[in-house]
Amino acid sequence: MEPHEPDLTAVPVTAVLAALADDVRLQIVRALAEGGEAACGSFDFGVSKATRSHHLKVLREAGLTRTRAAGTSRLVRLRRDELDQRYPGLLDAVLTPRPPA
Amino acid sequence: MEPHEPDLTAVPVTAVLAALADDVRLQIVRALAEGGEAACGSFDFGVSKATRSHHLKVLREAGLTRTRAAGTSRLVRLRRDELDQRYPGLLDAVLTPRPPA
DNA sequence: GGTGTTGTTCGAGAGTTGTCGAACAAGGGT
DNA sequence: ACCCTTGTTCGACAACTCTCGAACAACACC
Repeated sequence: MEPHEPDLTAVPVTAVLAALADDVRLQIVRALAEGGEAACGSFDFGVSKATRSHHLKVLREAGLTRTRAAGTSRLVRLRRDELDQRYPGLLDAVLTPRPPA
Repeated sequence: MEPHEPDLTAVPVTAVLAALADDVRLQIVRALAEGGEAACGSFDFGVSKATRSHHLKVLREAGLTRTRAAGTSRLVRLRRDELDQRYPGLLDAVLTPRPPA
């Protein structure tokens, strides 16, 4: 079961947007944008590990993250450079905290 | 049944992203970004008028568009300025045509 | 008033998605 | 070898979404 990390040119923009259009996944992406590489287990946002694994898979298959094994853990990181190159401004616009008013 | 066009501060970013994460809706938004105000009926992207009406409702309720009546038609326009202010770079990133490679 | 155009709303159906617990797989430690 | 930790995968279930045709509403025009 290889990671299946697609080339960004092969991912439709709607798939990228759909991947970001979920609260849990957006929190994961925010954490990755701030903290760099992180283990899957470090994202405890009130969902089970099965659900977390599901969300990380969605992010990976939408081209947003890369995953590599490290012992019993898996380290996930954001494909920031590639994304900024293909969708300049998107991550910034989405990750910047919004003033509530 | 008033239009229900929310204040942008009341719409979670995930709702905006979800609204954009559909092919038909993205085509509508692209058309609006290029052509300015347009009647609902001008968006013929191979879906029935019921489906079109549904998508326009999703866009409106996500804060992406405003609608006003004009005779028997309804004119739709993109809330470009507001969106650019709250999510700078988002629309540009999403609407710019992507090189396939 | 009647007719036609333009949209919306109402089910309904098929498909997708988010969530979970349980079972499984792969490593590390003792 | 054994166990514990870390993740993935497998159903399953509820909720949502996209789609449609049909019925309805609003307006213009003859």
